[in-house]
Amino acid sequence: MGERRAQVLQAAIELLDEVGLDGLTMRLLASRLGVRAGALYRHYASKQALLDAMVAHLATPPAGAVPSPDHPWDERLRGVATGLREVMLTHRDGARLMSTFHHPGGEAVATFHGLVATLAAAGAPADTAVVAMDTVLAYVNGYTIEEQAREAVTGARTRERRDQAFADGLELIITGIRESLS
Amino acid sequence: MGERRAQVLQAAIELLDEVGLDGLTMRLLASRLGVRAGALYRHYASKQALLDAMVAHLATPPAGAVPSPDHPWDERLRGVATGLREVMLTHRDGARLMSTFHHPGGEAVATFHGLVATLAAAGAPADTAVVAMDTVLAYVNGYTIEEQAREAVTGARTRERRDQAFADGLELIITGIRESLS
DNA sequence: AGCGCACGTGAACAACGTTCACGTGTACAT
DNA sequence: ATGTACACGTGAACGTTGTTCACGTGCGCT
Repeated sequence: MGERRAQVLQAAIELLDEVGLDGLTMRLLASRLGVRAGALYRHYASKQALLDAMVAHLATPPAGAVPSPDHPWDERLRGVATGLREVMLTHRDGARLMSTFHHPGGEAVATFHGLVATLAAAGAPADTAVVAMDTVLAYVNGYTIEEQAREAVTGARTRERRDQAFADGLELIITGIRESLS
Repeated sequence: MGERRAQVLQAAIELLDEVGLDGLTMRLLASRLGVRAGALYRHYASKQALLDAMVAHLATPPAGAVPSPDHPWDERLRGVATGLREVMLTHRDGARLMSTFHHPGGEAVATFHGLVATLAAAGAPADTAVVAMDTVLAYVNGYTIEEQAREAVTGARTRERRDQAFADGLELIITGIRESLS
């Protein structure tokens, strides 16, 4: 049933990478599908709903990427953080798209709780673990949003340098967390 | 000369607090000033230019608030971080407004370099100081954007709890920085 | 009196999201 | 074969947005 629906979603994501979030208009998306704008509303009740679906689709696939099992907590934290940034960077305006909505999907909530549990097992009080996770996530979001906002204006720093700067800041936070476990 | 210009800016800021960033339309702003929409373009070349001016005006006034002189670096960092968050929170959609543009004004650059210098004086290698500042700023931006995004949907946590969570995360980062100074 | 300038009007334009009455075609049950 | 249901699409419209432009108006200066 929802086959056309999936095609619309995929076309929307491709179009996002081509024209950016501001250029993503219902009429343009429709013409890409060989269709008039009104037809899209058979599949998504509003543009907002379409964007939500895009967020959900882009945010879910980190299935096997994150080292989940018994790796040490800091390694897992690094995996989650870089993975999240990766997801945002692989699509144009990805950070803006994600941050605008953010009623977190079930998958994300699960990994969040998993991380908190791992931190607690490593000897953190429950509330410290939550603070640590929130801090890391805020850092990743803030860093990536700014990164992509600059990217649109000027291609200042190379990707390698940005990766390094991101990793350095993340390490700073991890050090702080480690110190708080004593 | 730019007297009317200043009135337009102030009216825009007031209107932002009333109707939010999405509700801030040129026609509504004009009617608030007893004028038609076209007249606004005598003072600002575009809505984008108006928004830029709002960002500049809201971001500059942290004049005497930050403890600049010879306080220890961690205290100054706390001052800058909480001050920045404060600026964003005192206006509706403040974080979204700031993060969308962010070609940093001269004032902000100055305090940034001042902080980096203080960190360096406290025994940090130059690049470590820059990383520390970037990390803190990314954290503040990320935290506040998410905070205000949630606020629009549901008034979950009280202001006190959010202040506490923000301070806890900040302290985590400061601990990490302190540890890197050895 | 006359020039200039700051300011505002009003009507229009293109583009946007969205709606709605109306057509298709295909598939399935009778 | 006929009829009915449904998924899908049309085309025209509506209201709202940012923006432009030819044209007024009034105040201050010389």
